Amino acid sequence: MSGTKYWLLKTEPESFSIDDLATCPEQTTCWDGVRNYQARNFMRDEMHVGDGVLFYHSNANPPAIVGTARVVREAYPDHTAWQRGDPHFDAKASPENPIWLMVDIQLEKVFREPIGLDQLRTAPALVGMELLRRGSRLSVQPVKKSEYEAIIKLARQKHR
DNA sequence: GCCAACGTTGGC
DNA sequence: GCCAACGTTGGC
Repeated sequence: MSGTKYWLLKTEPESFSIDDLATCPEQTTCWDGVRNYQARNFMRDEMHVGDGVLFYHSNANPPAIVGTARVVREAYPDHTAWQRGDPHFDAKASPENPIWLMVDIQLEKVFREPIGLDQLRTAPALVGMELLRRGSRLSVQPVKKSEYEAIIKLARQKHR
């Protein structure tokens, strides 16, 4: 599909891993808890059903891309923002003024072997990738089609 | 646990 | 609107 965009979503596997996603009903989950405006705006303005998602484990050993998913629902209010006691509670958010949004994603593929950060750094096709930029912290970041395809290719090679 | 990089907050 | 202080992220 032309117009398909590609994204990388970060998660700490201790809080939500790709294996957790695999056990969700329909292998689908809402991507709640994003509390960064730039990340939110990507979801709100540019993410569409069918977009490709690289699933990244941060604060992991090793940090790695561990699989792929698809966007199956476009941005809608993140209700956890006004749930008192939720780790991502935001007193300024409410059903009338949600502030924060989320999308739904569905698992596509769990890589048999994760592609670690160090391997990503050595791939010529990935030079300049946002994830590899020093100090990159965005939890929702755009990925070039060429980068996405290069990573799929790396995952396939690992299988041989 | 350290710390660099980055975002947010709030005084002025 | 500046910017210092503070909190968070995330690799190591």
